[in-house]
Amino acid sequence: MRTSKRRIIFHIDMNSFYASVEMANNPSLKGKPLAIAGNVEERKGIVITSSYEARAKGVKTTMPLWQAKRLCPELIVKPPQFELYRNASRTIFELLQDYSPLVEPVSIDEAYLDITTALQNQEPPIKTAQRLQQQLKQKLDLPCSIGIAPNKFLAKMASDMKKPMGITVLRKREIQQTLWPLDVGEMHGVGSKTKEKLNGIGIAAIGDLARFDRKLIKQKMGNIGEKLWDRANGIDDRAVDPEAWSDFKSIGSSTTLPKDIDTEPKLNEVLYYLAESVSPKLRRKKVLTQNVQLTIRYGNRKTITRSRKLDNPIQTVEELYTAAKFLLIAHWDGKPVRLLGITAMDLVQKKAAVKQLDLFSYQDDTQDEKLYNTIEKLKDKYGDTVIKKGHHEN
DNA sequence: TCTGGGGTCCTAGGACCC
DNA sequence: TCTGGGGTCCTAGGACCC
Repeated sequence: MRTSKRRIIFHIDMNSFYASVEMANNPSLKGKPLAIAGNVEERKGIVITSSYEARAKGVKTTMPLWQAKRLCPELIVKPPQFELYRNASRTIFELLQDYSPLVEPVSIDEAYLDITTALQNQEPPIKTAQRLQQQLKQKLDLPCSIGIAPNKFLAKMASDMKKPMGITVLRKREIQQTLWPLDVGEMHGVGSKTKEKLNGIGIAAIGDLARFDRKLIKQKMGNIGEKLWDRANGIDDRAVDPEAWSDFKSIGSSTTLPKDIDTEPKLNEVLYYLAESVSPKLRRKKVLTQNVQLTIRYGNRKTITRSRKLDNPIQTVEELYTAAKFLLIAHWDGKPVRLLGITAMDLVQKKAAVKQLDLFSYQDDTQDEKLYNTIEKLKDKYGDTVIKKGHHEN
């Protein structure tokens, strides 16, 4: 759905969400430097989120914990409690529904809200935003920033401008003043690689991009360049889509191992554990997968993905494990592994899947045969030993 | 002393078909 | 004699976001 009608879009961004939820849950943490981080002993000790008090000392997301503690020795560190955050998130989105049915959650702590029609000129948008912000603070004890703009991109940029507990209105006629002076790397959608590229053609600020020749930027940067040019000029007609959240594309699970592993039986154990994690997620969402992807990150951090389309949709632990194991046998080069992951892609609704299963069940043999042929080829390539290791548990 | 885990979207090349 | 072009599917990788 596209619209040329003038719209009023909110972007709601919860401030340091995980840390704030912890504080709401345990008020004695308030006002203290707090970091949510994984286990150092298991090499997962990096900062996931930190409170503003910690940020003031230079603590940043993805920073190794030892580094964070060096910057902020009094840092309080808590392991993540994702159930807690998910519950808070659910409550927030429910509350947003009261303001407009057009709520599009974009992550656990962020949402777009189209309040164009919901507002009906009853009150100025900024008043609505203030009510919303106050309600989230009072009911859940959680701070947020809100951006108000005529489209998603500008609303997103606006919510970033005042933190925590800010409300920012960004009108299109104001972008030269407020948006264009910002570094182009601040743009949503511009990461380090794109920033480098843009800098390389003389674009440093968002305004430089906005004033660049549109044809030329397409020539130099491809489609992404054109899209960014539009955004920089305040053009973005993407609709707020409440359904976007429900049609997810993939479900996965991965883990960085406490130590690098270089034996196949141990890797298989990890795969089984991952399959046990992915399978219930599929079941809960009532979907099956027709394409399983294995992720291997080696000790040197080189990461590869290998996937295979399946003839029949699958869901159980054993099925996922088997599919992942074959991918491992086929593609693991024997070097130490740092991380393993299984991702279920090409998801199909269970109802549709059952129909397909009936239709194609005769292909069961074909699939087994294909796997058998793969193994034979691998034997030719690597000899017997690699293959035998893969069957240790049979 | 480094760098998690959950995702989305886009691109590009090769296979295959007409 | 030796050469086409379009479309779709599949796989792998990269960039980005929270």
